[in-house]
Amino acid sequence: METQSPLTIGAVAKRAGVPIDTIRYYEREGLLPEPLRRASGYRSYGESAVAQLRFIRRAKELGFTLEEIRELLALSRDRQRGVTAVKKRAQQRLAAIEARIAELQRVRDGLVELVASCPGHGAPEHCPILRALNDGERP
Amino acid sequence: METQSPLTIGAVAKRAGVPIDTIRYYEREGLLPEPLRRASGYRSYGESAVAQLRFIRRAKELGFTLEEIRELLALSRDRQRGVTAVKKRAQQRLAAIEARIAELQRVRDGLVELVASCPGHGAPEHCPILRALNDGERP
DNA sequence: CTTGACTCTTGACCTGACTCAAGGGTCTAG
DNA sequence: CTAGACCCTTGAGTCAGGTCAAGAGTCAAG
Repeated sequence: METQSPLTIGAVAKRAGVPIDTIRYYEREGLLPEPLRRASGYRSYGESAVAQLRFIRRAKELGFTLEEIRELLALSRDRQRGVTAVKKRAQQRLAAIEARIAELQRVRDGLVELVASCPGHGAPEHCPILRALNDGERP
Repeated sequence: METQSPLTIGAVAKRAGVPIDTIRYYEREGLLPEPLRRASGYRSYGESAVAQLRFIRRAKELGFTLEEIRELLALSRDRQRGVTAVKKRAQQRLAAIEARIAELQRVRDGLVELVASCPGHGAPEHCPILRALNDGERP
């Protein structure tokens, strides 16, 4: 473990793969702690800020909202109930994703059927896609 | 087929299961034709408006955006290329949905693995969920 | 010292699909 | 005729998650 030299916001942004404005936005939104400041007012970060931003990025990829991520970060600092609660949140997220997948599969099946039943030519009135959307009513 | 008595916007809203404000919004956005007006300025609709709103509702359930629905409605009025183009759009929508499902399944698999590997207790540093999110970095 | 890259704050703007408020006119049952 | 439900327009606000611009100050290389 070496001493970590302080980083500017630009350096953090580059390392974490996140735009500068987004970092300041996360700070405003309470997802990142307020960093130290140089005499000039420049933000001064350590490596942990980069780690935290990567945490946020990964959690976003897993479909967590910023609100949920804020909570995960808080939980990860709670030595008592942290792990239990984090696991529970992950399970909830998993259930939500599985529900979303099931919903999309229903939609997909509906579309597959429609596409299969449409010859792709002829009058609009005979197009099963348009008929299904209109459900027996002609505009 | 009986004569259709004119409907107020409220009656149309009730029949189509859509809020009044949304109907006016769709009109502004070009998804619904401008209706006739009574002398008082009240909008006066026929049954076709209800049908068109149901069309929009179904298409939205299939994941089409309002922009895409606007196009579908235009295509459904085109007797030449209408059906072919509509089928093509439906196929594109299908492909997009399948891509989204695949993406969500990747995410799901990632979460399943994390949840399975977490004992649900112990120190945050040993929680595989937090560790995976942090990816080897401690905040 | 200068130049150009970087950073600061405040506050406005963006997307998509609505949703609501204010201030007014209209319609209909009793 | 009146009360209450309905309708009109315009314009603003909502949500999430940023993104950008203006105007000013700072830092590092040459």
